Amino acid sequence: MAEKPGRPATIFDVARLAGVSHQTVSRVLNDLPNVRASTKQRVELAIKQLRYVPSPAARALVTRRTRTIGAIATGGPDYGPSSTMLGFNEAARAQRYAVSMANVVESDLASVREAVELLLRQNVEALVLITERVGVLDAVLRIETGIPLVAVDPTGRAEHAVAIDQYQGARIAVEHLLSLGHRKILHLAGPLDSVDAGERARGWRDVMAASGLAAVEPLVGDWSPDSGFRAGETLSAADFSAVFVANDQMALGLMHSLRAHGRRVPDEVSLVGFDDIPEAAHLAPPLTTLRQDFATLGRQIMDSLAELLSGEAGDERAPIIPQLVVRASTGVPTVNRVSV
Amino acid sequence: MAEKPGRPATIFDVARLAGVSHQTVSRVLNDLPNVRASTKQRVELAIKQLRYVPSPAARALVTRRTRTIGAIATGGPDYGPSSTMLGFNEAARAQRYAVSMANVVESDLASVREAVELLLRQNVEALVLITERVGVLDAVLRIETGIPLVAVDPTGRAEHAVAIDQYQGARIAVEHLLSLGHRKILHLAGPLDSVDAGERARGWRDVMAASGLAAVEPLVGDWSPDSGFRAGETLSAADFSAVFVANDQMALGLMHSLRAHGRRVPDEVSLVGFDDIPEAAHLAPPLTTLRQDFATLGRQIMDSLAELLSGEAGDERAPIIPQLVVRASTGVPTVNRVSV
DNA sequence: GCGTCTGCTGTTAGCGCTCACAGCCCGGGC
DNA sequence: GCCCGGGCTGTGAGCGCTAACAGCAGACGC
Repeated sequence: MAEKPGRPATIFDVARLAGVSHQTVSRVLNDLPNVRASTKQRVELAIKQLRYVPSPAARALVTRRTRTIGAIATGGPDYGPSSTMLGFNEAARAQRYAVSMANVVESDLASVREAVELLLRQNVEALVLITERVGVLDAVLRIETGIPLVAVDPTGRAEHAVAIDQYQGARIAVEHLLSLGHRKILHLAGPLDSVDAGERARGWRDVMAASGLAAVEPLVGDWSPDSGFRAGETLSAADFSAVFVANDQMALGLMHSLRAHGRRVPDEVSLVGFDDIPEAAHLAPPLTTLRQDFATLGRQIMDSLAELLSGEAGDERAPIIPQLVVRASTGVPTVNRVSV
Repeated sequence: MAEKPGRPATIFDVARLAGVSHQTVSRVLNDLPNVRASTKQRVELAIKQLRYVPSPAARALVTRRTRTIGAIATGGPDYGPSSTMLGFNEAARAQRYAVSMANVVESDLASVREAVELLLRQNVEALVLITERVGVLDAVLRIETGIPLVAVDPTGRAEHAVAIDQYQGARIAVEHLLSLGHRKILHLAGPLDSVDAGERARGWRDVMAASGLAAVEPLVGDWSPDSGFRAGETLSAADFSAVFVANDQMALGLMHSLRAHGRRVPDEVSLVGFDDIPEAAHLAPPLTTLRQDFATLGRQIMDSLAELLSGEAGDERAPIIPQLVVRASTGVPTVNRVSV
């Protein structure tokens, strides 16, 4: 209760109350050796009594370390990036790092650059970049920040990257369709400037080519259900038995369009999505898709960062492989069934 | 190019290069008056040449202002909270405030308290709380932080709150069903510890009571599509013609269950959701729901905070009213149609 | 006995800024 | 001539901490 109402206690106030020098208090604060147990106790008591909180500013000023990480994310509140950010944030907090967030919705390059600068002005010790946009990724990689950067990047552009193996996920999706007997497999891709979309399209193309199948130019959406619906509208009478859709939301929109045109899923058209959003299991029909472990991805970001900041070895982290979740939107193609 | 590779430039380096005192540099940095235009120019040139960035730590040490806001969010990557956080983050950045994020997934009280303390240790100037959990809200409100707190809170618990009017939204939803002729209207509520869920249930109950209709005990879910599905399974043969579902995801799960039991929407059962998630327009059938303007909510948080921090008057902010979006999941009840 | 080492504690000097205040110069009033 | 005031600039102190080093015991070896 010996509280001065004036202003927050400093290390000197604690020292006086505990009857030691401020340096001894500092030693207790930083858990340094060479402090007698009884002294330590007295100091800790004084700290509690005065409700002393060390000043991060003073500390940062002398140590030149802010223990803060700047996290940049682009785009809206989508399931994937949000989950990744959450996972990272929790991991960072567990290691007592503060996270300064800069979420750029309109991810034009100027805004992104500005966000980076704002973070640098805060003297963050490292940067995390969660974006799927090629342009943003390349732009941030080009900036000379002088601090470590870890990016979510399945393409290997970034020096320090973590990733979910989008390419492999796409292969698994298409191979699933192939194994059911599908041969005419379309692809509804994500936006052209998305690294994830690019990798998924590449996976689809490669599997098709390896199977000697023609891969017609993929349709392109923007991840939104609306764009999936619109893509479906252009498809009307096209000849295909399955579509590998680059994400669940577009698959939902496409489903909607197919339904509107009387093409039944999976009886006439099989659909595979990507992400396994919480909604996927309850669509009509429940969607076969690839689950991505975003939480682990987020944690990996922090792990990778911790290695960089401590200057440790840092073994390469293998990309996370998405997991196929088979539900009711995929089945044996009609032609096969008819030919029995 | 006159760059010392050693360590970052300080205000004294700039002063020397510009041929002025460090104080004049400080004046330029802070845009204070009484600096000759030509002097200012020289200083600015020196700043650019040395790539000088002022130290936030040194600044914070003497001004006692960190220009940082701590933002606490609880729960997973749901559409609503994520959007709100995004809106807030952009607004804060626009006012040159840094945002230190603490996202607590497992929102037990101990973790939340810990998150608050971590932020306080960073000397944030204010706190933002984005949670729907009664327990978390109450717990944080009780903590003596000594700094302003703005919470998302439609119940009026928090002294400084912004909100979407959940109660009013629920009334609009139920009134929509009433106007179509429904009388037996169930409610599938969100979790019991959710302020939003409570307000929505209250709105439903009040409208039912005002219309002299019996409001049977609502079903309770946890916002997830899965819980909506499970709720549907318990409903099998119950007597009702419409359900007001407390969010879109549960509505989706419920839809799934109804479909599985051959009860058609909207022919036999009308459904109204809440949120207007991007998926809502493409469900089978497209979902009637209430749209919430989360982006504006996020901006309001920052506006409210700015007032508090500047000590301005700060007029009360009226809660945002959700907007009814009528789609195909609601229609005239069967009995009425049959009775023609 | 002395020197030395080890465990603990204190003293001093900054870290890079802003604040308060002390100048300086020049124009204008008397 | 003088003084006064306002625009501009510089000087010194200090924010609250850590790093480096200095000191001061007591234990121990010889």
